Amino acid sequence: MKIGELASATATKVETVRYYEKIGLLPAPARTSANYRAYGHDHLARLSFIRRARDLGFTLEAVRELLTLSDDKAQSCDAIDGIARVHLTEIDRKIADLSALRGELDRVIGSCRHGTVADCKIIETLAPRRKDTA
Amino acid sequence: MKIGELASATATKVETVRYYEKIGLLPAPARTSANYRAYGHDHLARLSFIRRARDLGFTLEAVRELLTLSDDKAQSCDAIDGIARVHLTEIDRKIADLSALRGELDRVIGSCRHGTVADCKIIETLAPRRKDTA
DNA sequence: GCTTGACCCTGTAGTTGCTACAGGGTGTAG
DNA sequence: CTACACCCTGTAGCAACTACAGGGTCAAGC
Repeated sequence: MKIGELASATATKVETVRYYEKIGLLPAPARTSANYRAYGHDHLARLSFIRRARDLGFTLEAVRELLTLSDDKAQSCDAIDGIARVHLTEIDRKIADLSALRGELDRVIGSCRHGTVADCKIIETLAPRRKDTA
Repeated sequence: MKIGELASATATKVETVRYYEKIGLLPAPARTSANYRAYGHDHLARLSFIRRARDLGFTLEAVRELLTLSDDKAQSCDAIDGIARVHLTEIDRKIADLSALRGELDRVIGSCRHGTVADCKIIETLAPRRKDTA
């Protein structure tokens, strides 16, 4: 299959497929006589894997590691489990951070009295300590 | 004050301060005879504002807009409120996305039976449809 | 048989928000 | 006077793509 077909089969942009090849995540495929990339099942499977992992928020480095690990079928699954768990912890931290931030922003917005900018509580909250300019 | 003092007063790195100047977020200050940047109260206030807004997750573009709006003291506060509300909506969306992703990842991890990679449910989940290679 | 348009190629530069040098100059304390 | 901390400019790097520019290829339709 050509790059465009592979791309649309995996909801990826053509440029991204080439990018994955450039960084060594997707092996370079054979070429047609017209120098077009010709992909097979393996490429489709591997790119599907990459995209799914990316959708789950794994970094490209993590994906690379998962791919390496998944190639050694006899090895224990624990390393893979470990990567996934570390990632889960990171997601939990991000959610916590965003929730805290949301609360604070909500408080800031709640203070808006819809007057002029001079009285704007949002601006005041963002720029504390304006008195020392006087 | 010198750039290092301004930076430590706002928990910013020196390079970041220069970066803000380069992109026009922080006005270029006067220089000493040794060509050192010399900052005053206004710079400190403005940089504090920028950092606080950044901490709340506003993009630099949003910060730029907030700064412009906050300069016109007679204007209505509603535009500022609007930017903050749009940002809040974005944060809510991110939290929802991350939570969905967390659930899915948790499910994937829960399927791990700690066997070999060949039987790994995590890898299987990530790479669906392996049967068509047979 | 020739044009049109969709696709493919390479290579480079842009995005966001910094951060990290390299390769210099300045100021001050001992 | 010699360290050393600080300052300067300019450029390149990070993640993970995305978007060109400037070409080549191929199938369909007239």
